[in-house]
Amino acid sequence: MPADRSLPALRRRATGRVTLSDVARAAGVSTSTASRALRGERAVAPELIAQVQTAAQRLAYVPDPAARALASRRSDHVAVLIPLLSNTLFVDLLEAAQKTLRAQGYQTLMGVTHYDRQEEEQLLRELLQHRPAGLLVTGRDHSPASIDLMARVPCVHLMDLAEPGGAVPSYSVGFDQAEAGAELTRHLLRQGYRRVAFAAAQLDARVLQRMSGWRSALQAAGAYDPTLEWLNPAASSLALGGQMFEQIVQQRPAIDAIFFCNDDLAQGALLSALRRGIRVPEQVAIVGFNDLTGSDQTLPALTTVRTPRARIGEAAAQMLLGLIKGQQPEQAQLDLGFELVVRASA
Amino acid sequence: MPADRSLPALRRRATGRVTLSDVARAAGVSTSTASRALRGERAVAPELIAQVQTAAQRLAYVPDPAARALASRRSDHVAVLIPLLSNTLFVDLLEAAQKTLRAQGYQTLMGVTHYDRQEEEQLLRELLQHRPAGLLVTGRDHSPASIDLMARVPCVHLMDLAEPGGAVPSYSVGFDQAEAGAELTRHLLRQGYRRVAFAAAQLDARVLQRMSGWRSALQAAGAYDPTLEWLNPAASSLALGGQMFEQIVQQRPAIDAIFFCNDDLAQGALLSALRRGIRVPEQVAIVGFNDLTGSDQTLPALTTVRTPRARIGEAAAQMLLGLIKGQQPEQAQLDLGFELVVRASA
DNA sequence: CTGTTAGCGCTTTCAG
DNA sequence: CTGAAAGCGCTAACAG
Repeated sequence: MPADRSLPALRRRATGRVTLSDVARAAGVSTSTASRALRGERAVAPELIAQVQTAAQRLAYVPDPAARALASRRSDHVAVLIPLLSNTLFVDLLEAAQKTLRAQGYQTLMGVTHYDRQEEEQLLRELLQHRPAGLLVTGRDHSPASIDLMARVPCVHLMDLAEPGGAVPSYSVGFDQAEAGAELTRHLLRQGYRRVAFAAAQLDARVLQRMSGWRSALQAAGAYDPTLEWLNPAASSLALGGQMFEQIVQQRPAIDAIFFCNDDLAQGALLSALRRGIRVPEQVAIVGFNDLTGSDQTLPALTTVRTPRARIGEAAAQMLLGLIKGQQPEQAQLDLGFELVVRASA
Repeated sequence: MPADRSLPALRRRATGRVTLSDVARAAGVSTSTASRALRGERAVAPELIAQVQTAAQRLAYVPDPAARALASRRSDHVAVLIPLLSNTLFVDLLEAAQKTLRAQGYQTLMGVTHYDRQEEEQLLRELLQHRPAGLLVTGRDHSPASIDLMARVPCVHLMDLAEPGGAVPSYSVGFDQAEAGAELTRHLLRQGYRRVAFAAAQLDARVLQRMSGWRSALQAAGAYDPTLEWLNPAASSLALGGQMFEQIVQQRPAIDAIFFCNDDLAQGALLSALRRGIRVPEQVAIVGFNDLTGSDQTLPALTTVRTPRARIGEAAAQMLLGLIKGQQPEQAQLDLGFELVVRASA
């Protein structure tokens, strides 16, 4: 039986953890000073800071994020919402953001919306419970409730610059999808292709913007024909690209070029062309979008638009970090541009 | 100027948040009863449970994870460590695990180790600060310190079943990589290919296991030749697959088939073969591993081994969830098998 | 089965 | 510039 029961009335739940007050005691200061010293909050004497830091180091003090979150009503989490994990594009975004955030001591909570406004809203509710310090959201298509929820925390939008309605002022990092689509189309026109089809799947807002770019470029050249649009709401994939290609070729042989809204579709089309002995770009030119992995390896190598996904993820995270600290970003809408990559397929 | 200052001494930090005690008051019970009722902890009268739930609903009560974590010393986080985000394999794992975890109210904290033991250790330290309820870790190659850290929380290993040393008893969900490698090699042998090369990149533990399966199958057939191994420590990619293929073909024309350790390499090789006019499988057969997206679209379609990544992610999450609840899994090592997918390339 | 009462570990007023 | 003390919102002993 235990001999030492000097404090029988005390119900302790001591966890053995080294706490801030341990550090404070060791450094000979109060917990508040220790807290301030450790967080680098100014208004603490330099020597005290040193003492506290030494003590913390010696005791191997590890702050408790839960306690901190509870007391300060702000966690070190940042929620990142993306539509899909099965699209490299979004994974690249996530990876870059996560890396940047982690370097500043923030934990990423990821949410996958599956392009579903309801799911996004639900996710937002769940994630907001954790009182994230900030939010990174893909796109601009949200339910009204989601928009309300997002307004509660510093928030930066990824990919799309302008909001559709232009209502709420907000922050974003991305590039001009419509302009990129137009630029790519103009390249095709310059190469002498006139009958340029647009083939798309998934049909999210960005795809639609690219389409409008394609349309305006063709209209400007007097080459627009509405029957050149091939839209398929299904998820984008290599296989679907192949199918769409075969369909287009079968039904409309009088086509010079096809602008696929995403590289995976274009890659699938290229494979299908190979299989059916259709020569690219001689019989039909093909271009894609995003410059995903493998697009430089296809046969022929794919002409496409390189989009700065990693830089977007990083810059958005950086902007958010600034916002969290209360800084105003230099530009609310950061345009990172894009790059036409001309290879052999068009 | 504010007229009502009845409680000047009280320094409130009221957040406006609906708290558990609001719910308890509304339901006419104590906070502990409310807490128990809401968490479905038994030993609460059914009618009280109903009252509490109604009150919670009416007040739109949202529990605070930070407060809960602080009080219970256990958060609703689960940390998931994967080597890379640039490999579909791991993203599939992550996605499946995350989905399963979220359905049970757990938040996923992801960590990317970049195949680096030090980075994994560091990540583990960071993530463990959050007192995760559990851990999902890819592979079995960890630093001693990491192993210690992992022992502090319920933990399930993904992909690799057995631990190298066989020391610590532990939980895992995966399949037998060596057997899969052997099986694929035997298929090649059955098709009449004798000189079967093994080409690998990345060289992680799993790749090496596949290689040992390849070796033993060849040895059993008396067809093993150590000069048939082509190892490249670089990261796996389509482009690298192409390069390796060209190298192999150039230096060792007397080869019947090549077993690439991963589909992306094999896909690159196929493209390269196409480019150089080398017929597959007539001149050289090619097989890959994992059945990644696109492998059914290549020319010719790729023969490979389908690995149950999504099921692994899900089952591992499920096992972890059980462990967290204190349940003992039926099997500590869950083997989910694999499937030979014979297509046209071999 | 239910309520009381201490905390969990930290930040933040408020005074000094 | 520093310290005391009051919580943040919840769970967990303990006693009834």
